[in-house]
Amino acid sequence: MLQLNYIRENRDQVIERLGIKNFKELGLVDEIIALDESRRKIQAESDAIAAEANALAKQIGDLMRQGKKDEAEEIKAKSSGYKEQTKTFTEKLASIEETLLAKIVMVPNLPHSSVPAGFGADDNEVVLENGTLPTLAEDALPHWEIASKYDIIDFELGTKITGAGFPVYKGKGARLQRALINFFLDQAAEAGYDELQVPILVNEASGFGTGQLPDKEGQMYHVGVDDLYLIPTAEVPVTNLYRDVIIKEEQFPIRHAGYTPCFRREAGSYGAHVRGLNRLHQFDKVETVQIVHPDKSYEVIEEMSLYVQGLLQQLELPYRVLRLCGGDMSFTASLTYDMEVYSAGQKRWLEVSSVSNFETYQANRLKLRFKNAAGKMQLAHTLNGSALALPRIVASLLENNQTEKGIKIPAVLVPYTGFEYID
RNA sequence: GGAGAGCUGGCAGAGUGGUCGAAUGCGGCAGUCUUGAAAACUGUUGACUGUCAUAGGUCCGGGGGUUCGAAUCCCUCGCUCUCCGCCA
Repeated sequence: MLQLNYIRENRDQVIERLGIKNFKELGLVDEIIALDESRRKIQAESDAIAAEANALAKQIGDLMRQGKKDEAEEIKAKSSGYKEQTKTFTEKLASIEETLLAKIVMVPNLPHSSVPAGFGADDNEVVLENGTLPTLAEDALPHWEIASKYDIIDFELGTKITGAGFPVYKGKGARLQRALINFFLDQAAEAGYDELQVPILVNEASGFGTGQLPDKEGQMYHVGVDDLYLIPTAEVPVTNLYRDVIIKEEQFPIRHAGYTPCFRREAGSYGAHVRGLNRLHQFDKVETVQIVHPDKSYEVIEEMSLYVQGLLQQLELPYRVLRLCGGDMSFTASLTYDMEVYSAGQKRWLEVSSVSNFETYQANRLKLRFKNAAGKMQLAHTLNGSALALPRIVASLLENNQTEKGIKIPAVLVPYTGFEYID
């Protein structure tokens, strides 16, 4: 969430920036400022009462110790009224703070100055394209047909045991999954990311910390009996490791990578664009997370983008990098690069990675801070990027690498798969 | 799942109604000594809120209660540990 004092001191700029994100409820900004003002006013009154009550209680204590019981009783009578007053103020404050929090969490992060205006996918800016688009034979197939031709992914079987969007990987298909996970983790380690293995169920506080709650409640699977959520991305458990943490400035940059399955309800998705591996309820992903000094986060997002591009180059996949427009960005990000690979069977670009800078938006919820050079507490910046999500990588590998001998595995993966062709 | 014990500052750990935001030790920071370092010694060292700055307020796992006054008493929830049971 945004910082209150920033909103207070930069009202006009906040409204202008939110406009880039096509945020409709701009009235919230003034509501928040007004609530904050009344909160502070009531807090001041409440504090004054508390100060008086404290002073009297102290006097009573002193008198009791001196054995002046009568005088103490006299003051006691005077101070009994404070209780009610304090209670009233406490309730009033709690209610204002609750409203204020409810409203401020509805305000998305402000987009960075480089973010183009726009409403959706068509308005995203193509930053660069790399690799040549493959030209396939006339009888080239989309990946879901390849998957059943070689019997490597079974969508029907997944539907039988769980439901749509939960595929079963078989034989070389399963092996390819494991190869990709290991390749991505090894690459991350080589690039200096500390590997973590984290829980894939998280509590409500963690969902709030990274911004999934309350905003995207309906997108997560919820385990009711224990009130836990299945993670939609490793970003949630990994970033929340640093919830309520004060780090030392010399710990920067903190770099983590982790593999987890990810679970998304994807309520409302349908149609050809979600066929096969294009959109799943459960998928595998290696995620990278960085916690950095605020001065460095925009350098780091470029570095993370280059890292992801390096993976795609090694996999020999044609890709492009998009700078998301205001309307297409997530709630919590201030700048996002999406990496898309070209999948020749479907003749479509598929998003395989999203690299974002959240500036202090998550850190403020997480209370993730550091003591700066001047000795003052300051919020850190958080970033993350998929490196990479498997299903669409698999889709494009299958589609782009169709040959007469079968599906050709990129050279970097062969040591991991143990085979050169899916046939 | 059953029984018991506990949750205090970065860490360890005292504190069972007022003088407690909290002893002491360790750690951190600054200094003295030293060519430098270590050791020793001295000083210093929580967060949030609030103010132009002071002042003030809040925080001893979370929430509620008793009291003029709660780290301390009561209720409740959560978590941790020990023992038993179960178990990959």
